[in-house]
Amino acid sequence: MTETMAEPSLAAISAWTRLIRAQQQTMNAVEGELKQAGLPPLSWYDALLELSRAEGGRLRPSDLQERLLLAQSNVSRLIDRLETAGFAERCPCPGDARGQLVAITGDGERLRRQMWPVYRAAIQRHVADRLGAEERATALAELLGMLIEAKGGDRP
Amino acid sequence: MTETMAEPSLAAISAWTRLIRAQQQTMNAVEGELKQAGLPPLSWYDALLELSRAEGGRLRPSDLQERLLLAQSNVSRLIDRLETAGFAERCPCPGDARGQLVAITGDGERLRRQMWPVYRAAIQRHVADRLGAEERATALAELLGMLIEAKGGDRP
DNA sequence: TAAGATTGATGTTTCAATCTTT
DNA sequence: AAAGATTGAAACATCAATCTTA
Repeated sequence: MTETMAEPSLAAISAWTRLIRAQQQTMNAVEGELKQAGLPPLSWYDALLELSRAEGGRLRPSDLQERLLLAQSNVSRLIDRLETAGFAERCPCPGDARGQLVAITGDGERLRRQMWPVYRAAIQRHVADRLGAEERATALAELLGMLIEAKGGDRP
Repeated sequence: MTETMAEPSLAAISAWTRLIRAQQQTMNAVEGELKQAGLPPLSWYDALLELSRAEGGRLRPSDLQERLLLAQSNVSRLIDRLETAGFAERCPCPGDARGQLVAITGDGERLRRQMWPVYRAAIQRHVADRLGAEERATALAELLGMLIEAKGGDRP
């Protein structure tokens, strides 16, 4: 008995290639606007937001890792950079001496708030405006949701 | 007169975050399957495909750059790697001695053909299967198209 | 001077190995 | 041994400077 494997339709292939390209282009555009405003990259914002939302403004690296979908070593080095820049700091973790706690600093929170308007405007320009009617954004979000392994929320 | 800038709706923000996440997850999954099959990364496939489709199997680096949406230096180094691995080669460009021509080799074409079934199966598994009905793939491709600055086709 | 392309320096990501505590 | 986290080395990306020919 031969195993047969369905082939992706042209529509599926088109969805795939456009997913890659749309992400590439919008990401480049948004990162470009941040840079042009003299602000750090989106990955910093993402990390700062997760810390900011967390209880007490602190998370363990492994929790940050889950939320950001980054490799462990990657998170470790992102924290390094944030810490060097003064936007986060590591503290010992009470109750589990293996672990660390990463806390957002006052400067970190200020930076996050400063980045958001620029980020928001970029989303408006490169996503919302292009899609036009809001129903299309809703439909797109719905379809993209089907590609995602259930995880976390939707806040930018 | 104050300039007002529309804010992105929740739907638009959700579309944005899911675009990033869906790309990240499907890309990781697809790259993972290639690696697991002992094959090189998708960027190699992309370049080999463009060369393969081109007249005479050859393109100038700047044309490759346009099609792949990569930075110039990035393309230059991708060609380096392909050339080192024997899948492409540089030759002088007749008629414009500043330029180069990059040609896919026999091994390069064989590699491309070997990668496609693995790549195709990954698209099926991580995109087509998840979307289910083909109309959804069509709808997704349509919406993503609105985010893309008109460029090139849809072949993977 | 501008176009086509490469290179050096620097920063980031990735992989495997390591270190510490449970 | 396994969990939490970091580190060294190598691959890759990015930015500005460079080189060559048009």
